[in-house]
Amino acid sequence: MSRISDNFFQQDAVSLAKALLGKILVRSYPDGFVEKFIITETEAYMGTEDLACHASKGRTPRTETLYAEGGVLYVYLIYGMYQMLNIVSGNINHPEAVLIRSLNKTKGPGRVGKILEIDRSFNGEDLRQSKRIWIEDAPLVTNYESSPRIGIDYAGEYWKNIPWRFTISSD
DNA sequence: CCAGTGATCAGG
DNA sequence: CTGATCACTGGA
Repeated sequence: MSRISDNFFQQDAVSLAKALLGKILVRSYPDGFVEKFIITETEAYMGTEDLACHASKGRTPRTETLYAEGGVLYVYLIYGMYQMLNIVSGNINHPEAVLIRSLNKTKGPGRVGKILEIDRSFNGEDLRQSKRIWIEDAPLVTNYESSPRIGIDYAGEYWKNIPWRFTISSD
């Protein structure tokens, strides 16, 4: 399978969050070591109206990358320890992204950032060009489950309950 | 259950 | 400058 470098990432965050399930996340290191993972859990964060999306609190230096064209990474530190790995989706000036919550070898967004050795320098990294991280194609996964997103109690009942978390079904 | 740990942002 | 907040995790 080969790197995805077309307009795959320009679809909206909810569609992309589903489409990324089962895709291969590749991490390549300077010493030549290459490791591949299967994306197993994602969440969509969709624009300024979505009270769970960082862009709902305004366009700031931190959220600037959310406004980029789909295909670049949005990386930020949370709770002083964990690097969250997101893939920006949609068109330019439309702030939306997909959070990578779990891989086949690791579960939880904080651990994903750790196992991939993600740091702030990955913010804005282009998955279609990068030599250190990219996505490879794989067959579309159709057996997935939807559920509410995690850790967003502040977002209000509507946005808290909307089922924008997607996980590959175990069967 | 809850502490850890530090960037970020609004407010003074 | 200060203080609150936070898309989490690991260990009682």
